[in-house]
Amino acid sequence: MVTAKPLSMETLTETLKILHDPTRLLLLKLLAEKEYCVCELVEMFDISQPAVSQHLRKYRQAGLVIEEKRGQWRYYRFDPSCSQNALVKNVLAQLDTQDEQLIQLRHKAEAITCS
Amino acid sequence: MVTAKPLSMETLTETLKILHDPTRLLLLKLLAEKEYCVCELVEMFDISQPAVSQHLRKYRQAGLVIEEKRGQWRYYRFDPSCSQNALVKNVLAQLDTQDEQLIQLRHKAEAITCS
DNA sequence: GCTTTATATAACAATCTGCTTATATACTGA
DNA sequence: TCAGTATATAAGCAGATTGTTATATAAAGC
Repeated sequence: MVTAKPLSMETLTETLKILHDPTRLLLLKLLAEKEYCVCELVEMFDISQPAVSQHLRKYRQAGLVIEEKRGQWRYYRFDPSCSQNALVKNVLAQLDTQDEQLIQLRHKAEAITCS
Repeated sequence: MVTAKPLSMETLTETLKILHDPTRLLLLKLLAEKEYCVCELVEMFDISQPAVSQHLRKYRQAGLVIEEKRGQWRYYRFDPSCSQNALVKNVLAQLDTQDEQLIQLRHKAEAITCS
């Protein structure tokens, strides 16, 4: 994989800080695959709605995700045009795509429709 | 860069947790370039000797560095055979090799000889 | 306008992190 | 064997992190 423009120490460490949380890393792996509505994520993860919202806020503030409001729902997805794209892609690529937790989460997602 | 065997969620998040600290990231970038003696690192960084020692311990426990005792000194270097090698290399590659802080640290190192 | 649903923010508690100082350990050379 | 140097570990503290519950905001539909 080709490395993009180097990141500043600050951007790099800030991004790593955001990625190091297990819940948040799973979240981003999913958001890099397809977009999800907040209410879907809340149902998929075993944490409260505010907790999900706060994780998403961190990603938003770091410029890693795109938020799109549609009706009363908000959809999030990874933003491949962010400056940290190469880093994030590399990090996510280290994870086993067939990781048990990931499979379970994707499976849970299938059973959910934001009403 | 070819991606190696995938890492477990735990190994990946533990490794990211270790890398996210600015001091520690600089430290590893240096240790990936060449080996350093602890006393050199203590002189180079503006933190106490125990602080350096504790950072190195984290890397040791994560299996990221090799420690070699020679006389009364201990030398550390990055271990390219560690399971996280691909991840670490990718992360370090995001950093500007000509980063001001890095240049200064390398420069400081030249002026030091562990007596 | 009121109620319901979706989401964000605020306030707070528990835990974790990274530093410091103090102390222990270990090697070296007189 | 003792003093000096190099390094590790322990204890403690301040600030950061991540969850919780409570509350605010905003859109949708009656």
